[in-house]
Amino acid sequence: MNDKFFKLPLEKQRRIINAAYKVFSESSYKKAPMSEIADESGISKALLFHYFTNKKELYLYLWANAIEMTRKAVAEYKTLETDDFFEMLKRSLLSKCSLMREYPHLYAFSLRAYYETTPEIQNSIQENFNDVSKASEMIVFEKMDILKFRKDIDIKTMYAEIFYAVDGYMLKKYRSNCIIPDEIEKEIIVLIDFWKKVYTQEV
Amino acid sequence: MNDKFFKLPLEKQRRIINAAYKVFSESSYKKAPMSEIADESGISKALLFHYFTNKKELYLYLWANAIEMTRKAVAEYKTLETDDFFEMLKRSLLSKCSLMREYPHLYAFSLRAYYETTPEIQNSIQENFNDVSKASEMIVFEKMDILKFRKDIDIKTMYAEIFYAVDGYMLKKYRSNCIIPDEIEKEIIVLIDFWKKVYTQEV
DNA sequence: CTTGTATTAACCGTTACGGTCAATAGGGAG
DNA sequence: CTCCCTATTGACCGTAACGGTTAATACAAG
Repeated sequence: MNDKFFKLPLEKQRRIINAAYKVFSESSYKKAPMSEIADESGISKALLFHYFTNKKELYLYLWANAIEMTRKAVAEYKTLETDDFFEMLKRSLLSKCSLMREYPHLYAFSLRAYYETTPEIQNSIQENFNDVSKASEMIVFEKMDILKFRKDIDIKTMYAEIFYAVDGYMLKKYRSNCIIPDEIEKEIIVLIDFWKKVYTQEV
Repeated sequence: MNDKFFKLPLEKQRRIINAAYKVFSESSYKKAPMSEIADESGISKALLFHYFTNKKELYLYLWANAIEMTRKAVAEYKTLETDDFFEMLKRSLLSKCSLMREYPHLYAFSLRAYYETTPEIQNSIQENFNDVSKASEMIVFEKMDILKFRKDIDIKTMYAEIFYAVDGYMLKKYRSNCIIPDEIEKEIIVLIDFWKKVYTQEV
């Protein structure tokens, strides 16, 4: 990895990274061509290889970058500094929307990278991510105030269901190729308000 | 398309079709290789081309087949012969699980095919499917008994949310490569019962 | 053995790939 | 303008993969 990449204008760095996120989110590692990334970011393939020694390095950089950016965004939105589950959820998803403004395909990339099967890539990825997501799930379950929920529902099922829905929603957005953060933000808020109404105990 | 394909033992037909569903569900049309389909089904590439004139023909056959099989399964389960929305949902999803026993990757293929962007393929696909799914959604909304729902929720949002969750759930199953119909059936039923409890009006 | 069919290994021309390198473009200093 | 340095690229390399074909084989039935 060439340090000169970081001396590029941020705008250009972003263009390259986004192109890479896009291409790697649409195909598996093996079938995602470097040339397409170069084209998409408007630079030559040779220059891309000038910044990143090889495909694997670029991919792993993207992964590390995605993890770090996500962590940062979640922290900035003070996601875990509340005991209201739906507030947590809202902060978490809004933080991801804000990230989406700068890196539209980061979410789709992360979703796919975790299940990447190419051996040389797989090893470098799954362990740490699994740890992180399990850990944060535990924190969520510890922090949140259970009393606010309807008593007759299973919270684990609710939790799983909500995350299935979020993934399903995002999948649809990506597949139909319409990533408009403002729109997504609105629709996500509608969903969260819906969930809150449905799952919260009426008093 | 060679008629001899249909004279093959059903078991062998199924093996070939399933291999094709699998490969086409994992990559875009353009990046899904015929050789992989041949390997996966245990026949030679030459034989595969003996049955199907070319890649496009195979793909379009798979699409037509998926539509037809799904339609049949949904009808067999009498999906629309009730006015209880959750019963409809259950029958619809159980019919898809039963289909999954014979064609594990048909669901994933359908999910992807609809968003296929290759021009020569795209045209032949989207129109009719969109019509069908819109039409069946309309039937569902006309048939179902609205009085059973909680009055304070928006039914369109609920409907969308449920389908996001189903897709998100299936996505996860496919990505983690664990398509076990029995297990999926159980988990789907848990989800549906959960939804029924949550969204139904208490009397 | 003969005949017809199911099946394939080997092949073809083309394209796409990851990665390299020598050459160029461009801008600032003198 | 010249010199120099860096950013950038077109052209290239060897290899592998692709869709599709064909001539040859395996095999079963008579």
